[in-house]
Amino acid sequence: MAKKTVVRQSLKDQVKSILIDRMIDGDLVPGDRIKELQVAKELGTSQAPVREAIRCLETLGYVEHIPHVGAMVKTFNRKEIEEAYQVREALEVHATTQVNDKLDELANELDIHLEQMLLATQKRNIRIFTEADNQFHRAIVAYCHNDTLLSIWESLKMQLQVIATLVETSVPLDEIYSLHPPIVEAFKMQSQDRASLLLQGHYKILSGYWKDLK
Amino acid sequence: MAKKTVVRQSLKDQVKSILIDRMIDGDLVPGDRIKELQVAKELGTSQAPVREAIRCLETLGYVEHIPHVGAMVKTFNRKEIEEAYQVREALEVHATTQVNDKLDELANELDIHLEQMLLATQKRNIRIFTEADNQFHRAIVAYCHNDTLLSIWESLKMQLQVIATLVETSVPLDEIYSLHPPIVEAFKMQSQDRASLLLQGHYKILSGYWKDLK
DNA sequence: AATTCATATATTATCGATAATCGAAAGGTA
DNA sequence: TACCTTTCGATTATCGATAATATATGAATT
Repeated sequence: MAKKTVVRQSLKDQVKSILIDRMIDGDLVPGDRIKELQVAKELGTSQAPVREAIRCLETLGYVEHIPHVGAMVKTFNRKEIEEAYQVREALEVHATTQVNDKLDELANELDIHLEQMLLATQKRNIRIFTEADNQFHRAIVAYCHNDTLLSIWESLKMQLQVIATLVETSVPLDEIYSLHPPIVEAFKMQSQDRASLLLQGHYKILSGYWKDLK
Repeated sequence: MAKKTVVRQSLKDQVKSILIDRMIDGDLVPGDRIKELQVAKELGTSQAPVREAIRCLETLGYVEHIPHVGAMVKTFNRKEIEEAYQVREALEVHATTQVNDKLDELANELDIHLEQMLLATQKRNIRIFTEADNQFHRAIVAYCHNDTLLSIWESLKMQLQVIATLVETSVPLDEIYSLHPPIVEAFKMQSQDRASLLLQGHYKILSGYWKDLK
């Protein structure tokens, strides 16, 4: 029996979802302006809920807002992306060193994501690859059971943008893929230190990719 | 000639500042409700700016908000505080390993904060001590020049709460102080690895304090 | 006594309208 | 032409009022 609940979602939340969907679908791309009254008119609401939704997207880092001027879909520059990856590295390395119990349970989950990544590599499907890659790294973070850490990690998900970046830079998927299996192996050997080092190497190589092309 | 600019701050921002001040001053303590219309009346504005300010404080983690019910000043439980410190550790350790140039410039700045901490220790002034301690750690993060990292670190500032926690647990200031000078020494010796290890030790000891009392 | 239901009250959520502000375009002056 | 000022249109920021919702209160029912 499917658990169905009545739709009781604030207008703000609905507007937010709709705007996010538009970004995912590419109807809203970085640089596009989001005008409060225009969106309100389109969706049949007043300005207030739209305003709140935009403010929310702003704190999520999806849009940029200038007082008295307006909001636009955020464009990440190289520096910001590099910085975000640095933070991801810091968080993931820390998580790796903290995970103590259930190392093989983690390894098993990672194996699943690994498989997805491999499949995506063969199919040259960047979207699926990115998704699997995200889940791989998220699993590591999740397994140290620190909700604060996890939510901060998730706040860095610039997946939307990252997809574009990967495409743009044409980083070879198989090379990225190959960075991951050793990490899983390290976990299987109960060697967090090794896993941690491999993770750092992973990010070092990654950052090498876009250093090259500019 | 003092550079004076006209006060051109949105009502939202003013309300936000006022509410934060109230928290710092202890007029608003964890658990207190914040009612939109009440605050609006007190400050002579309408509901809208207050609402936005509260939403902002919510994303900053200062208040908790339940739909259709209201907002209250957030109460951090032990778990959340421990988690936040874990993240701080991760970020600071990473920053430490990244700082490369101007290691002695950093060390000099740290020395200044060290002095403040020592003074506060002698005067038994927890407030000043906490402030200096924060600046010490902030400096380390700031010196790796990663704005994203820094802003995330700052988002973890639970100073308000931490002061209360320190008082509550009666952690001896001089013991906490003593954890810091070796870190500065390590930086002076150009040894980030050592500094990094000392930092980790610092946090290990800190977490030991509240593990003891519960 | 416990449970359900209806009502009342307090508060947020949303609305429509107005004020404040910004940026671009138009006009004037050297 | 270059620069400064003014005007105007577009958009956000704020307002006051109303609708929607959740919790508390108390009566009715078993």
